[in-house]
Amino acid sequence: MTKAADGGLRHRKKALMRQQLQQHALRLFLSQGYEATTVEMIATAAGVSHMTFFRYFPTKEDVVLADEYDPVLVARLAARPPTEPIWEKLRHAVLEGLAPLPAEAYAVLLQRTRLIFTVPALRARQWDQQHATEALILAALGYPTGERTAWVLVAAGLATLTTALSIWAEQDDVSALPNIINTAFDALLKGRLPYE
Amino acid sequence: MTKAADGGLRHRKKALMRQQLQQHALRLFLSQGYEATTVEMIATAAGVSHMTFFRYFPTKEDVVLADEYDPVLVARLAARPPTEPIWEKLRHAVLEGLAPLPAEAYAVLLQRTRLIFTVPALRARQWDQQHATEALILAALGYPTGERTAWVLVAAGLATLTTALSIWAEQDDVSALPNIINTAFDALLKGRLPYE
DNA sequence: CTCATTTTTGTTATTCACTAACATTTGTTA
DNA sequence: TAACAAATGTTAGTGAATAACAAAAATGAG
Repeated sequence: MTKAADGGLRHRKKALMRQQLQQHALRLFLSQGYEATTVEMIATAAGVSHMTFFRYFPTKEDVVLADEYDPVLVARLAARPPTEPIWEKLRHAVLEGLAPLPAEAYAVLLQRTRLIFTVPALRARQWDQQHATEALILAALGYPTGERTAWVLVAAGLATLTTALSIWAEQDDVSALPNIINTAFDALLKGRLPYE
Repeated sequence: MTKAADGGLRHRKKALMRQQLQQHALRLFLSQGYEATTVEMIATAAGVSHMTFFRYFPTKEDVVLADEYDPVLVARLAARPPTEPIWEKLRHAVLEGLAPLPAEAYAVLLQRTRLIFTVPALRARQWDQQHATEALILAALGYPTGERTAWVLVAAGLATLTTALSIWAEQDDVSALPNIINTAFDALLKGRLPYE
């Protein structure tokens, strides 16, 4: 039987290669621009052929967009008190997921976020990914897919979150993200501009 | 002086060609699928070369996504009573823009909407376009770009609208759109799931 | 350790979206 | 009808993505 546990050499090499590709890609994108960097260049920088690149990432975009935050968010959401309103669940789940990150991670995340919001191809794919998470979140909250009211609320909540990210990307305080998120959700809850 | 008014033969031919390209594209996409249809095929069907296609539409996606609804929406938004809350302005501006459309237009719009939500490349670009309209809407409402509270509210409102479109695309009543939009905005205004 | 098996990688060729340069046709104006 | 401007065709090229097959590396068994 062929069953190399997680510690197998193969597994380690794969994880390493994936990381290498991502790091070289990000470095090249930031220094020369996204379009000016070909997949060939990234692969060569990582010491492999372009085919290997595409075996790790289905598209050039995915090398930037691949992230591991969704499962964390889902777990946190499910752990929130059931009576809490959706938007509060979302707000706090995100903040809780962000809190344990080391300061350095924020800097990288900000760089990545700026890149994504700057490059049209990345931006478009990012929106699409985000809407794909809607289904995940609805499931995590225990709503059947198709529950329209909950769907609308989750979509609005996610839009708020993205707007917060967008605002974060446009200013220079790396540590401002939690505050921005809170302000954004406060605005959503008031929701009555111009009056009141 | 070269000044062929709107009625010039050139203008008419250009408008016609644009329409031809869009119609053939939509027809081919619906019958054979989006990816299975090449730009070459569309161009040939319209009796031109692929270069001409790209002179009318910058990308293959744009031949589906190009629409003329944004200016209408902006005009309606600006005409709403200033004291009305943002989400109500948005809801009614959209409904007013939709009302004068002939029944046939709805059928076409539904087809197009389904295509967009089905094809990943179109979906992604659509989200991106939508977020681009945020700026337009903010301007139409008289908020300076960067007004964060209004930004959040507009983003949430647009997300609601898109969710309504998504729901519309997944059912079979062509005439249900206004009702779905109303229900979606009602949900947004309640915004307090699970309790209250 | 060695050999057969499985997984991963490289090579090569191909498709398709999209761009650039230049020649050609077609509408417009005098 | 001649001169000009705008739209189109032709051709060649780049780069992302896929497919098919050959080569190399890791794994497990004996």
